[in-house]
Amino acid sequence: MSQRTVDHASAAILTAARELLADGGQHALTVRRIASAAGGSTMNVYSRFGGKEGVVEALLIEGFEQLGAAMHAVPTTDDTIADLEQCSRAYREFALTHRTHYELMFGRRDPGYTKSEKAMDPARAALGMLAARIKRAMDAGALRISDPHEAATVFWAACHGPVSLEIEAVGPPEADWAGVHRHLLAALIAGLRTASAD
Amino acid sequence: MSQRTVDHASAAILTAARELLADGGQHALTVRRIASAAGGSTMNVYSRFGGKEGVVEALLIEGFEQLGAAMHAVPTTDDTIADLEQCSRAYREFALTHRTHYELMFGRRDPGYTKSEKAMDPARAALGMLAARIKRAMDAGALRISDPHEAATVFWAACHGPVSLEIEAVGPPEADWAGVHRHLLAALIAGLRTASAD
DNA sequence: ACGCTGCAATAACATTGTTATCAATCCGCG
DNA sequence: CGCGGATTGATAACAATGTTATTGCAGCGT
Repeated sequence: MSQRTVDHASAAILTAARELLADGGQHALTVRRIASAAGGSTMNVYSRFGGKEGVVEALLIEGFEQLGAAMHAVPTTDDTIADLEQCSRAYREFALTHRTHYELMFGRRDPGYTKSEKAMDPARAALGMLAARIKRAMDAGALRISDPHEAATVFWAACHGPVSLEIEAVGPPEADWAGVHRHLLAALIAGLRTASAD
Repeated sequence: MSQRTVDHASAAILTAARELLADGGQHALTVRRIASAAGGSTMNVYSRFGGKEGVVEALLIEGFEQLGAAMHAVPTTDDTIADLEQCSRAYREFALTHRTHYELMFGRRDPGYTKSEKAMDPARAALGMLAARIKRAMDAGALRISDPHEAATVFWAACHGPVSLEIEAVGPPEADWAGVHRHLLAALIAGLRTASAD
């Protein structure tokens, strides 16, 4: 039973942390609250995750996996450009649906905590999937040929820019962020069609 | 002397906070450290700035003013498009030169701290200046006519996207972020030239 | 059955933001 | 010129945080 109990306790901690983050934002993620919500004690968090950062990293991995899955769920059709637009919409929708999670993934976590390589793996996978879709569009003649991986990074940055400003509430609140997102993506795709990338 | 002392003490606190932020990042900004570096005691921070958030807000205002000034310093020439590209380069340069400051401005500050309106004024001013430059390009026929203010927001988001990913170290570190920045801006401008914004 | 091992819960510690207490200093007025 | 009140700044106290140490308890082997 010990093994199942370990798994169960870890899962409880993780779901507690997930809910805490979703409900109260990043600053509600305290070790004591996580442990108490999970029904255990603070030591559980340290023995199983090595501290708060371990839990955060697990949530990070979850987040990037979900983000990748959301874009992966977009059906692949003959209209490769429309597929990309759908991906950008899925990106924005994920970010707005999981605002606090997105903040955790892309905002600064205070200490000198450098994201581990393992946490970046799902992010890389999502980027690779975007690159594949972009390559498809290039092969189909819908986009000008260039490095798909770099184009995917540009695509990601184009999605992240408006979403980040919207979530961090930097710009004027009355801004039409959906419109900004749409316009930037439209301009990017138009640019990728015609302009040289270099 | 009291008035001059007040000003001097406030300035000392601010410069101490500025250096602490620049050197040690956001988590080095503690009230005790600020006060001690400023030569006073913690109460100074509270009597003069109302707490840590007051200092942070002052730094925020400074940051947005500097960012606006950096883009404002770009000379206005006949090549309106090149001017915009220079602005985007100034944006990126400011962000990379003042990484921790940029994080503070655009990352999440943990508590429920909502940026005050006053802190957003310089940001709005910088946005307005961008809009004016974009309108100039539209009037000169270099860009397709659309709402300059919204186009400026899109421009800002296009600058923020790559810079934010680079600073937060989300993507692969080996990515050519300068290239990504350049490509996104080039594509955006190409899109603004030809594509309809809607 | 007894002792050992390992895990978990409680308590302790350092550091943070914040507030309260207290002393000193400075200004106004007699 | 001297003294009282108010303001200001420094020290100390408080709550909350991440982390570590200590303690107790359960289970298992011999």
